Amino acid sequence: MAARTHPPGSDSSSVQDYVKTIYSLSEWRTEPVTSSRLAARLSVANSSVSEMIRKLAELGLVAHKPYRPVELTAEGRRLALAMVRRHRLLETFLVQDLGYRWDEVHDEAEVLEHTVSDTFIDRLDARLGFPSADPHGDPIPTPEGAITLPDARPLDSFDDGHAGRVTRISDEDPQLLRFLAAEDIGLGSVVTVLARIPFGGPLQTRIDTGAGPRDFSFGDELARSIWVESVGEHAGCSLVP
Amino acid sequence: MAARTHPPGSDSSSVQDYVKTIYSLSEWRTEPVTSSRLAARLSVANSSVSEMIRKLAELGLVAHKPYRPVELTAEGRRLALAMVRRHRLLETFLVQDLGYRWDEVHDEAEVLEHTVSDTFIDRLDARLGFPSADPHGDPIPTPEGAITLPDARPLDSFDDGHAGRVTRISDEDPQLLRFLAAEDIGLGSVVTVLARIPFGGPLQTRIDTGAGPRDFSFGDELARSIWVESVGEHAGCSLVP
DNA sequence: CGGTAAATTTAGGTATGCCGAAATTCTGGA
DNA sequence: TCCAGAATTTCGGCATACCTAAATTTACCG
Repeated sequence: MAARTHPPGSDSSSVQDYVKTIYSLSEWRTEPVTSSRLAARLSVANSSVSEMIRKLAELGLVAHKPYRPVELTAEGRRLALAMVRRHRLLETFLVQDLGYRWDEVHDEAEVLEHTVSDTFIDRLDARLGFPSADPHGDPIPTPEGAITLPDARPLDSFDDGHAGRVTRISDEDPQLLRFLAAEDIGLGSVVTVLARIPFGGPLQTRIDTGAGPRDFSFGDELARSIWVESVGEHAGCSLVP
Repeated sequence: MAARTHPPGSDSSSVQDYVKTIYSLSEWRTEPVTSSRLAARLSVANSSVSEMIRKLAELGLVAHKPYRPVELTAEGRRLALAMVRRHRLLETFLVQDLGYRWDEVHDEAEVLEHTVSDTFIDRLDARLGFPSADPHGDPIPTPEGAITLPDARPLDSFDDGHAGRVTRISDEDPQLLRFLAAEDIGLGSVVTVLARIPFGGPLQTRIDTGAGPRDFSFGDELARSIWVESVGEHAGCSLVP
Protein backbone atom coordinates (compact mmCIF):
# COMPACT_ATOMS: atom_id res chain seq x y z
CA MET A 1 0.00 0.00 0.00
CA ALA A 2 1.14 3.51 -0.78
CA ALA A 3 2.37 5.71 2.04
CA ARG A 4 0.03 8.64 2.66
CA THR A 5 2.08 11.72 1.79
CA HIS A 6 1.40 15.36 1.06
CA PRO A 7 2.03 17.23 -2.21
CA PRO A 8 5.43 18.82 -2.93
CA GLY A 9 5.59 22.31 -1.51
CA SER A 10 3.43 21.51 1.47
CA ASP A 11 6.51 21.11 3.63
CA SER A 12 6.79 24.86 3.99
CA SER A 13 5.94 26.20 7.43
CA SER A 14 3.94 29.02 5.90
CA VAL A 15 1.89 26.78 3.67
CA GLN A 16 1.14 24.56 6.65
CA ASP A 17 0.16 27.56 8.77
CA TYR A 18 -2.21 28.98 6.20
CA VAL A 19 -3.88 25.66 5.52
CA LYS A 20 -4.25 24.87 9.20
CA THR A 21 -5.65 28.33 9.88
CA ILE A 22 -8.18 28.01 7.07
CA TYR A 23 -9.32 24.77 8.63
CA SER A 24 -9.42 26.24 12.15
CA LEU A 25 -11.55 29.20 11.06
CA SER A 26 -14.20 26.81 9.78
CA GLU A 27 -13.88 23.96 12.26
CA TRP A 28 -16.50 25.15 14.75
CA ARG A 29 -18.39 27.82 12.85
CA THR A 30 -19.35 27.88 9.21
CA GLU A 31 -18.73 31.50 8.26
CA PRO A 32 -16.85 31.81 4.96
CA VAL A 33 -13.07 32.13 5.20
CA THR A 34 -12.11 35.46 3.69
CA SER A 35 -8.70 36.97 3.05
CA SER A 36 -9.15 39.52 5.77
CA ARG A 37 -10.16 36.96 8.39
CA LEU A 38 -7.08 34.96 7.49
CA ALA A 39 -4.87 38.04 7.59
CA ALA A 40 -6.18 39.00 11.03
CA ARG A 41 -5.70 35.53 12.45
CA LEU A 42 -2.20 35.15 11.00
CA SER A 43 -1.14 38.72 11.79
CA VAL A 44 0.03 39.41 8.26
CA ALA A 45 -1.01 41.96 5.64
CA ASN A 46 -3.93 41.26 3.31
CA SER A 47 -1.60 41.34 0.35
CA SER A 48 0.47 38.54 1.85
CA VAL A 49 -2.64 36.42 2.15
CA SER A 50 -3.59 37.07 -1.47
CA GLU A 51 -0.22 35.91 -2.67
CA MET A 52 -0.23 32.82 -0.52
CA ILE A 53 -3.74 31.85 -1.57
CA ARG A 54 -2.63 31.91 -5.18
CA LYS A 55 0.21 29.60 -4.24
CA LEU A 56 -2.06 27.27 -2.26
CA ALA A 57 -4.41 27.08 -5.25
CA GLU A 58 -1.49 26.16 -7.50
CA LEU A 59 -0.54 23.44 -5.04
CA GLY A 60 -4.08 22.12 -5.16
CA LEU A 61 -4.68 22.75 -1.48
CA VAL A 62 -7.47 25.31 -1.80
CA ALA A 63 -10.21 26.19 -4.28
CA HIS A 64 -10.43 29.91 -4.92
CA LYS A 65 -12.03 32.35 -7.33
CA PRO A 66 -10.68 35.92 -7.15
CA TYR A 67 -12.47 38.19 -4.66
CA ARG A 68 -14.30 35.18 -3.17
CA PRO A 69 -13.77 33.28 0.08
CA VAL A 70 -11.39 30.36 0.06
CA GLU A 71 -12.12 26.69 0.69
CA LEU A 72 -9.87 23.72 1.33
CA THR A 73 -9.75 20.92 -1.23
CA ALA A 74 -9.79 17.33 0.00
CA GLU A 75 -6.01 17.44 -0.26
CA GLY A 76 -5.83 20.68 1.72
CA ARG A 77 -8.11 19.28 4.38
CA ARG A 78 -5.86 16.25 4.75
CA LEU A 79 -2.84 18.45 5.24
CA ALA A 80 -4.71 20.69 7.69
CA LEU A 81 -5.87 17.73 9.76
CA ALA A 82 -2.34 16.36 9.84
CA MET A 83 -1.16 19.68 11.27
CA VAL A 84 -4.03 19.85 13.74
CA ARG A 85 -3.15 16.34 14.88
CA ARG A 86 0.43 17.39 15.42
CA HIS A 87 -0.56 20.51 17.30
CA ARG A 88 -2.98 18.76 19.64
CA LEU A 89 -0.73 15.81 20.37
CA LEU A 90 2.09 18.20 21.18
CA GLU A 91 -0.13 20.19 23.52
CA THR A 92 -1.16 17.01 25.26
CA PHE A 93 2.46 15.98 25.65
CA LEU A 94 3.52 19.34 27.02
CA VAL A 95 0.83 19.18 29.71
CA GLN A 96 1.07 15.49 30.58
CA ASP A 97 4.80 14.89 30.41
CA LEU A 98 6.48 18.24 30.82
CA GLY A 99 4.13 19.80 33.36
CA TYR A 100 3.09 22.80 31.28
CA ARG A 101 -0.08 24.61 32.31
CA TRP A 102 -2.83 24.65 29.68
CA ASP A 103 -2.32 28.34 29.02
CA GLU A 104 1.36 27.82 28.15
CA VAL A 105 1.14 25.15 25.50
CA HIS A 106 -0.31 26.87 22.46
CA ASP A 107 2.67 28.93 21.35
CA GLU A 108 5.18 26.14 21.90
CA ALA A 109 3.06 23.66 19.94
CA GLU A 110 2.53 26.23 17.19
CA VAL A 111 6.25 26.18 16.44
CA LEU A 112 6.99 22.52 17.09
CA GLU A 113 4.20 21.24 14.85
CA HIS A 114 6.24 22.29 11.83
CA THR A 115 9.49 20.67 12.86
CA VAL A 116 8.81 17.31 14.46
CA SER A 117 8.87 14.26 12.21
CA ASP A 118 6.03 11.84 11.56
CA THR A 119 7.95 9.29 13.58
CA PHE A 120 8.09 11.68 16.52
CA ILE A 121 4.33 12.22 16.38
CA ASP A 122 3.59 8.51 16.14
CA ARG A 123 5.78 7.67 19.12
CA LEU A 124 4.31 10.54 21.11
CA ASP A 125 0.82 9.28 20.32
CA ALA A 126 1.69 5.81 21.58
CA ARG A 127 3.41 7.12 24.71
CA LEU A 128 0.38 9.27 25.58
CA GLY A 129 -1.93 6.28 25.16
CA PHE A 130 -3.57 7.45 21.92
CA PRO A 131 -5.54 10.31 23.47
CA SER A 132 -8.74 11.40 21.74
CA ALA A 133 -8.68 15.03 22.90
CA ASP A 134 -6.09 17.61 23.89
CA PRO A 135 -6.01 19.50 27.23
CA HIS A 136 -8.54 22.04 25.97
CA GLY A 137 -10.98 19.37 24.83
CA ASP A 138 -10.22 19.71 21.14
CA PRO A 139 -10.51 16.32 19.42
CA ILE A 140 -7.31 14.84 17.99
CA PRO A 141 -7.58 13.59 14.39
CA THR A 142 -6.50 10.02 13.68
CA PRO A 143 -3.33 9.35 11.65
CA GLU A 144 -5.67 8.85 8.68
CA GLY A 145 -7.17 12.30 9.15
CA ALA A 146 -10.53 11.36 10.64
CA ILE A 147 -12.00 13.65 13.26
CA THR A 148 -15.29 13.65 15.16
CA LEU A 149 -16.42 16.93 16.63
CA PRO A 150 -18.27 16.66 19.92
CA ASP A 151 -21.87 17.75 19.96
CA ALA A 152 -21.16 21.04 21.70
CA ARG A 153 -22.15 24.66 21.23
CA PRO A 154 -20.57 27.87 22.45
CA LEU A 155 -21.98 29.20 25.70
CA ASP A 156 -23.23 32.37 24.02
CA SER A 157 -25.63 30.38 21.88
CA PHE A 158 -27.64 29.00 24.79
CA ASP A 159 -30.98 30.37 25.92
CA ASP A 160 -31.69 31.22 29.51
CA GLY A 161 -32.19 28.16 31.61
CA HIS A 162 -30.09 25.81 29.55
CA ALA A 163 -27.52 23.73 31.39
CA GLY A 164 -24.54 21.80 30.07
CA ARG A 165 -21.12 20.32 30.67
CA VAL A 166 -18.01 22.16 29.44
CA THR A 167 -16.30 20.01 26.80
CA ARG A 168 -14.05 22.49 25.03
CA ILE A 169 -12.31 25.77 25.70
CA SER A 170 -10.57 27.64 22.90
CA ASP A 171 -6.81 27.64 23.37
CA GLU A 172 -6.24 30.88 21.50
CA ASP A 173 -6.25 33.27 24.46
CA PRO A 174 -3.84 32.34 27.26
CA GLN A 175 -5.20 35.07 29.52
CA LEU A 176 -8.67 33.59 29.35
CA LEU A 177 -7.29 30.14 30.15
CA ARG A 178 -5.45 31.50 33.16
CA PHE A 179 -8.60 33.18 34.44
CA LEU A 180 -10.62 30.00 34.10
CA ALA A 181 -7.92 27.91 35.76
CA ALA A 182 -7.71 30.37 38.65
CA GLU A 183 -11.47 30.01 39.13
CA ASP A 184 -11.11 26.24 38.88
CA ILE A 185 -13.37 26.15 35.81
CA GLY A 186 -12.34 23.45 33.36
CA LEU A 187 -13.49 20.57 31.21
CA GLY A 188 -16.37 18.83 32.96
CA SER A 189 -17.59 21.87 34.89
CA VAL A 190 -21.36 22.14 34.77
CA VAL A 191 -22.71 25.50 33.69
CA THR A 192 -26.27 26.85 33.76
CA VAL A 193 -27.27 29.96 31.83
CA LEU A 194 -29.25 32.21 34.17
CA ALA A 195 -29.94 35.27 32.07
CA ARG A 196 -28.60 37.98 29.86
CA ILE A 197 -29.07 41.25 31.72
CA PRO A 198 -29.43 43.76 30.26
CA PHE A 199 -30.61 42.28 27.00
CA GLY A 200 -27.47 41.69 24.88
CA GLY A 201 -25.30 42.43 27.89
CA PRO A 202 -23.04 40.09 29.87
CA LEU A 203 -24.15 36.50 30.30
CA GLN A 204 -25.12 35.54 33.84
CA THR A 205 -24.20 31.94 34.62
CA ARG A 206 -24.01 29.52 37.51
CA ILE A 207 -21.08 27.10 37.38
CA ASP A 208 -20.49 23.99 39.43
CA THR A 209 -16.87 22.83 39.28
CA GLY A 210 -17.52 20.01 41.71
CA ALA A 211 -17.10 22.06 44.88
CA GLY A 212 -20.51 23.74 44.82
CA PRO A 213 -22.02 26.25 42.41
CA ARG A 214 -20.79 29.82 42.01
CA ASP A 215 -22.13 32.60 39.81
CA PHE A 216 -20.17 34.28 37.01
CA SER A 217 -20.83 37.02 34.51
CA PHE A 218 -19.20 36.55 31.11
CA GLY A 219 -18.52 39.00 28.31
CA ASP A 220 -19.01 38.08 24.68
CA GLU A 221 -15.51 36.86 23.92
CA LEU A 222 -15.44 34.61 26.95
CA ALA A 223 -18.90 33.23 26.24
CA ARG A 224 -17.86 32.38 22.70
CA SER A 225 -14.73 30.55 23.87
CA ILE A 226 -16.44 28.11 26.22
CA TRP A 227 -18.16 25.17 24.53
CA VAL A 228 -20.82 23.24 26.27
CA GLU A 229 -22.52 19.92 25.70
CA SER A 230 -26.20 20.21 26.52
CA VAL A 231 -27.51 18.17 29.46
CA GLY A 232 -31.08 19.41 29.43
CA GLU A 233 -33.11 22.43 30.44
CA HIS A 234 -32.92 23.83 33.94
CA ALA A 235 -36.40 25.00 34.92
CA GLY A 236 -37.50 28.07 36.78
CA CYS A 237 -35.43 31.05 35.83
CA SER A 238 -36.09 31.63 32.18
CA LEU A 239 -36.81 35.22 31.30
CA VAL A 240 -38.16 34.33 27.86
CA PRO A 241 -41.85 33.31 27.92
CA MET B 1 20.29 39.49 38.28
CA ALA B 2 20.02 39.93 34.52
CA ALA B 3 18.64 37.09 32.45
CA ARG B 4 21.30 35.47 30.33
CA THR B 5 20.25 36.22 26.75
CA HIS B 6 21.87 36.15 23.35
CA PRO B 7 22.48 39.09 20.98
CA PRO B 8 19.78 40.21 18.53
CA GLY B 9 20.03 38.26 15.30
CA SER B 10 21.18 35.08 16.98
CA ASP B 11 17.65 33.71 16.85
CA SER B 12 18.12 32.77 13.21
CA SER B 13 18.37 29.05 12.60
CA SER B 14 21.24 29.59 10.21
CA VAL B 15 23.23 31.71 12.60
CA GLN B 16 22.73 29.09 15.28
CA ASP B 17 23.77 26.31 12.92
CA TYR B 18 26.96 28.04 11.84
CA VAL B 19 27.97 28.93 15.36
CA LYS B 20 27.25 25.45 16.66
CA THR B 21 29.17 23.90 13.77
CA ILE B 22 32.17 26.12 14.37
CA TYR B 23 32.16 24.96 17.97
CA SER B 24 31.73 21.31 17.01
CA LEU B 25 34.63 21.39 14.57
CA SER B 26 36.93 22.47 17.36
CA GLU B 27 35.41 20.64 20.32
CA TRP B 28 37.53 17.50 20.13
CA ARG B 29 40.36 18.47 17.83
CA THR B 30 42.17 21.76 17.58
CA GLU B 31 42.61 22.16 13.84
CA PRO B 32 41.70 25.68 12.66
CA VAL B 33 38.14 26.17 11.44
CA THR B 34 38.34 27.21 7.80
CA SER B 35 35.60 28.26 5.41
CA SER B 36 35.90 25.08 3.44
CA ARG B 37 35.66 22.82 6.48
CA LEU B 38 32.53 24.69 7.49
CA ALA B 39 31.09 24.48 3.99
CA ALA B 40 31.70 20.75 3.84
CA ARG B 41 30.13 20.11 7.23
CA LEU B 42 27.10 22.30 6.52
CA SER B 43 26.69 21.10 2.93
CA VAL B 44 26.62 24.62 1.50
CA ALA B 45 28.83 26.45 -1.00
CA ASN B 46 32.00 28.18 0.15
CA SER B 47 30.58 31.51 -0.87
CA SER B 48 27.61 31.02 1.43
CA VAL B 49 30.00 30.48 4.30
CA SER B 50 31.93 33.65 3.46
CA GLU B 51 28.77 35.71 3.55
CA MET B 52 27.58 34.20 6.79
CA ILE B 53 30.95 34.66 8.47
CA ARG B 54 30.77 38.35 7.70
CA LYS B 55 27.36 38.45 9.31
CA LEU B 56 28.52 36.51 12.36
CA ALA B 57 31.42 38.92 12.76
CA GLU B 58 29.01 41.86 12.62
CA LEU B 59 26.92 40.18 15.30
CA GLY B 60 30.03 39.79 17.45
CA LEU B 61 29.82 36.02 17.46
CA VAL B 62 33.11 35.30 15.67
CA ALA B 63 36.48 36.94 15.19
CA HIS B 64 37.65 36.85 11.62
CA LYS B 65 40.27 38.38 9.36
CA PRO B 66 39.75 37.84 5.60
CA TYR B 67 41.30 34.64 4.23
CA ARG B 68 42.02 33.40 7.76
CA PRO B 69 40.32 30.74 9.86
CA VAL B 70 37.43 31.79 12.05
CA GLU B 71 37.17 31.69 15.84
CA LEU B 72 34.25 32.08 18.20
CA THR B 73 34.15 35.06 20.53
CA ALA B 74 33.12 34.50 24.14
CA GLU B 75 29.63 35.51 23.07
CA GLY B 76 29.69 33.07 20.16
CA ARG B 77 30.87 30.28 22.39
CA ARG B 78 28.02 30.93 24.79
CA LEU B 79 25.51 30.70 21.97
CA ALA B 80 27.16 27.56 20.60
CA LEU B 81 27.10 25.84 23.98
CA ALA B 82 23.46 26.75 24.43
CA MET B 83 22.71 25.05 21.12
CA VAL B 84 24.86 22.03 21.97
CA ARG B 85 22.99 21.72 25.27
CA ARG B 86 19.70 21.78 23.42
CA HIS B 87 20.86 19.21 20.90
CA ARG B 88 22.17 16.76 23.46
CA LEU B 89 19.24 17.04 25.84
CA LEU B 90 16.88 16.45 22.93
CA GLU B 91 18.84 13.38 21.85
CA THR B 92 18.72 12.03 25.38
CA PHE B 93 14.97 12.61 25.52
CA LEU B 94 14.35 10.92 22.18
CA VAL B 95 16.19 7.80 23.34
CA GLN B 96 14.97 7.65 26.91
CA ASP B 97 11.35 8.72 26.57
CA LEU B 98 10.38 8.09 22.96
CA GLY B 99 12.31 4.88 22.36
CA TYR B 100 14.43 6.14 19.48
CA ARG B 101 17.56 4.17 18.65
CA TRP B 102 20.82 6.09 18.97
CA ASP B 103 21.29 6.20 15.22
CA GLU B 104 17.90 7.90 14.72
CA VAL B 105 18.19 10.87 17.02
CA HIS B 106 20.70 13.18 15.36
CA ASP B 107 18.59 14.52 12.50
CA GLU B 108 15.49 15.00 14.62
CA ALA B 109 17.44 16.89 17.29
CA GLU B 110 19.16 18.96 14.64
CA VAL B 111 15.81 20.48 13.65
CA LEU B 112 14.18 20.67 17.07
CA GLU B 113 17.10 22.44 18.72
CA HIS B 114 16.15 25.60 16.84
CA THR B 115 12.48 25.58 17.70
CA VAL B 116 12.01 24.49 21.30
CA SER B 117 11.86 27.19 23.96
CA ASP B 118 14.20 27.64 26.90
CA THR B 119 11.34 26.57 29.13
CA PHE B 120 10.99 23.35 27.15
CA ILE B 121 14.67 22.60 27.54
CA ASP B 122 14.66 23.31 31.27
CA ARG B 123 11.67 21.05 31.89
CA LEU B 124 13.18 18.33 29.73
CA ASP B 125 16.41 18.57 31.72
CA ALA B 126 14.53 18.14 34.99
CA ARG B 127 12.42 15.29 33.65
CA LEU B 128 15.52 13.44 32.47
CA GLY B 129 17.17 13.86 35.86
CA PHE B 130 19.77 16.44 34.77
CA PRO B 131 21.87 14.02 32.69
CA SER B 132 25.54 14.79 32.22
CA ALA B 133 25.98 13.07 28.85
CA ASP B 134 23.83 12.21 25.85
CA PRO B 135 23.34 8.68 24.43
CA HIS B 136 26.60 8.91 22.45
CA GLY B 137 28.61 9.96 25.48
CA ASP B 138 28.86 13.62 24.55
CA PRO B 139 28.85 15.81 27.67
CA ILE B 140 25.85 18.14 28.11
CA PRO B 141 26.72 21.75 28.95
CA THR B 142 25.09 23.29 32.02
CA PRO B 143 22.47 26.02 31.62
CA GLU B 144 25.28 28.48 32.32
CA GLY B 145 27.34 27.11 29.44
CA ALA B 146 29.95 25.13 31.38
CA ILE B 147 31.19 21.89 29.86
CA THR B 148 33.83 19.36 30.91
CA LEU B 149 35.24 17.15 28.22
CA PRO B 150 36.14 13.64 29.31
CA ASP B 151 39.77 12.64 29.15
CA ALA B 152 39.36 10.55 26.01
CA ARG B 153 41.18 10.18 22.72
CA PRO B 154 40.06 8.77 19.38
CA LEU B 155 40.87 5.11 18.84
CA ASP B 156 43.13 5.91 15.88
CA SER B 157 45.53 7.82 18.12
CA PHE B 158 46.43 4.85 20.29
CA ASP B 159 49.62 2.81 19.92
CA ASP B 160 49.59 -0.94 19.69
CA GLY B 161 48.90 -2.53 23.02
CA HIS B 162 46.92 0.29 24.54
CA ALA B 163 43.58 -0.56 26.13
CA GLY B 164 40.68 1.65 27.09
CA ARG B 165 36.99 2.06 27.75
CA VAL B 166 34.75 3.56 25.07
CA THR B 167 33.31 6.83 26.41
CA ARG B 168 32.13 8.57 23.27
CA ILE B 169 31.02 7.72 19.76
CA SER B 170 30.45 10.46 17.20
CA ASP B 171 26.77 10.80 16.33
CA GLU B 172 27.39 12.15 12.84
CA ASP B 173 27.18 8.90 10.90
CA PRO B 174 24.01 6.87 11.54
CA GLN B 175 25.33 3.94 9.51
CA LEU B 176 28.32 3.64 11.77
CA LEU B 177 26.11 3.76 14.85
CA ARG B 178 23.91 1.00 13.45
CA PHE B 179 26.94 -1.17 12.76
CA LEU B 180 28.27 -0.72 16.27
CA ALA B 181 24.86 -1.39 17.82
CA ALA B 182 24.47 -4.56 15.75
CA GLU B 183 27.84 -5.74 17.07
CA ASP B 184 26.77 -4.75 20.58
CA ILE B 185 29.62 -2.26 20.85
CA GLY B 186 28.69 0.77 22.91
CA LEU B 187 29.70 3.09 25.70
CA GLY B 188 31.63 1.10 28.29
CA SER B 189 32.93 -1.53 25.89
CA VAL B 190 36.61 -2.26 26.54
CA VAL B 191 38.87 -2.09 23.52
CA THR B 192 42.48 -3.13 23.08
CA VAL B 193 44.56 -2.03 20.11
CA LEU B 194 46.34 -5.09 18.72
CA ALA B 195 48.13 -3.73 15.67
CA ARG B 196 47.96 -1.80 12.44
CA ILE B 197 48.62 -4.27 9.62
CA PRO B 198 49.84 -3.40 7.15
CA PHE B 199 51.50 -0.26 8.46
CA GLY B 200 48.92 2.55 8.01
CA GLY B 201 46.25 0.01 7.14
CA PRO B 202 43.15 -1.00 9.09
CA LEU B 203 43.35 -1.02 12.87
CA GLN B 204 43.20 -4.47 14.45
CA THR B 205 41.39 -4.42 17.80
CA ARG B 206 39.98 -6.74 20.40
CA ILE B 207 36.73 -5.57 22.00
CA ASP B 208 35.02 -6.88 25.11
CA THR B 209 31.40 -5.78 25.32
CA GLY B 210 30.84 -7.77 28.47
CA ALA B 211 30.08 -11.07 26.78
CA GLY B 212 33.65 -12.03 26.00
CA PRO B 213 36.21 -10.47 23.64
CA ARG B 214 35.90 -10.44 19.87
CA ASP B 215 38.29 -9.09 17.25
CA PHE B 216 37.48 -6.26 14.84
CA SER B 217 39.30 -4.49 12.05
CA PHE B 218 38.50 -0.78 11.71
CA GLY B 219 39.04 1.64 8.83
CA ASP B 220 40.21 5.19 9.43
CA GLU B 221 36.83 6.87 9.67
CA LEU B 222 35.55 4.35 12.17
CA ALA B 223 38.71 4.54 14.27
CA ARG B 224 38.40 8.32 14.39
CA SER B 225 34.78 8.17 15.54
CA ILE B 226 35.30 5.97 18.58
CA TRP B 227 36.71 7.73 21.63
CA VAL B 228 38.42 5.83 24.35
CA GLU B 229 39.47 6.61 27.88
CA SER B 230 42.80 4.98 28.60
CA VAL B 231 42.89 2.24 31.23
CA GLY B 232 46.53 1.33 30.88
CA GLU B 233 48.81 -0.63 28.60
CA HIS B 234 48.06 -4.19 27.64
CA ALA B 235 51.30 -6.09 27.43
CA GLY B 236 52.50 -8.71 25.01
CA CYS B 237 51.38 -7.94 21.50
CA SER B 238 53.03 -4.68 20.57
CA LEU B 239 54.68 -4.67 17.20
CA VAL B 240 56.64 -1.51 17.93
CA PRO B 241 59.89 -2.17 19.81
C1' DC C 1 61.89 35.22 -5.89
C1' DG C 2 58.29 34.20 -8.98
C1' DG C 3 54.43 31.68 -10.37
C1' DT C 4 50.79 28.63 -9.91
C1' DA C 5 47.32 25.93 -7.45
C1' DA C 6 44.29 26.08 -3.68
C1' DA C 7 41.48 28.64 -0.67
C1' DT C 8 38.60 32.50 -0.05
C1' DT C 9 35.85 36.44 -1.19
C1' DT C 10 33.03 39.27 -4.26
C1' DA C 11 29.54 39.86 -7.81
C1' DG C 12 25.29 38.87 -9.78
C1' DG C 13 21.21 36.12 -9.50
C1' DT C 14 17.27 32.90 -7.48
C1' DA C 15 13.38 31.64 -4.27
C1' DT C 16 10.45 32.53 -0.32
C1' DG C 17 7.54 35.33 2.24
C1' DC C 18 6.73 39.55 4.01
C1' DC C 19 5.35 44.79 3.48
C1' DG C 20 2.85 49.42 1.88
C1' DA C 21 0.66 51.72 -1.81
C1' DA C 22 -2.02 51.67 -5.85
C1' DA C 23 -5.38 49.53 -8.74
C1' DT C 24 -9.29 46.60 -9.16
C1' DT C 25 -13.63 44.39 -7.98
C1' DC C 26 -17.57 43.72 -5.23
C1' DT C 27 -21.69 45.25 -2.55
C1' DG C 28 -25.39 47.73 -0.60
C1' DG C 29 -28.04 51.87 -0.28
C1' DA C 30 -30.03 55.86 -2.56
C1' DT D 1 -29.11 51.95 -11.89
C1' DC D 2 -25.19 54.02 -10.05
C1' DC D 3 -21.73 54.97 -6.98
C1' DA D 4 -19.06 55.19 -2.62
C1' DG D 5 -16.78 52.49 0.58
C1' DA D 6 -15.01 48.04 1.70
C1' DA D 7 -12.56 44.05 0.40
C1' DT D 8 -9.21 42.08 -2.46
C1' DT D 9 -5.51 41.82 -5.68
C1' DT D 10 -1.45 43.65 -8.10
C1' DC D 11 2.87 46.04 -8.05
C1' DG D 12 7.40 47.29 -6.64
C1' DG D 13 10.51 46.52 -2.74
C1' DC D 14 12.97 44.41 1.23
C1' DA D 15 15.42 40.66 3.95
C1' DT D 16 17.39 36.10 4.37
C1' DA D 17 20.06 32.59 2.68
C1' DC D 18 21.33 30.05 -0.89
C1' DC D 19 23.86 29.33 -5.69
C1' DT D 20 27.58 29.67 -9.76
C1' DA D 21 31.18 32.06 -11.78
C1' DA D 22 34.65 35.38 -11.57
C1' DA D 23 38.00 37.87 -8.96
C1' DT D 24 41.31 37.96 -5.32
C1' DT D 25 44.59 36.44 -1.86
C1' DT D 26 47.55 33.01 0.16
C1' DA D 27 50.98 29.49 0.36
C1' DC D 28 54.14 26.56 -1.33
C1' DC D 29 57.66 24.77 -4.53
C1' DG D 30 61.08 25.00 -7.85
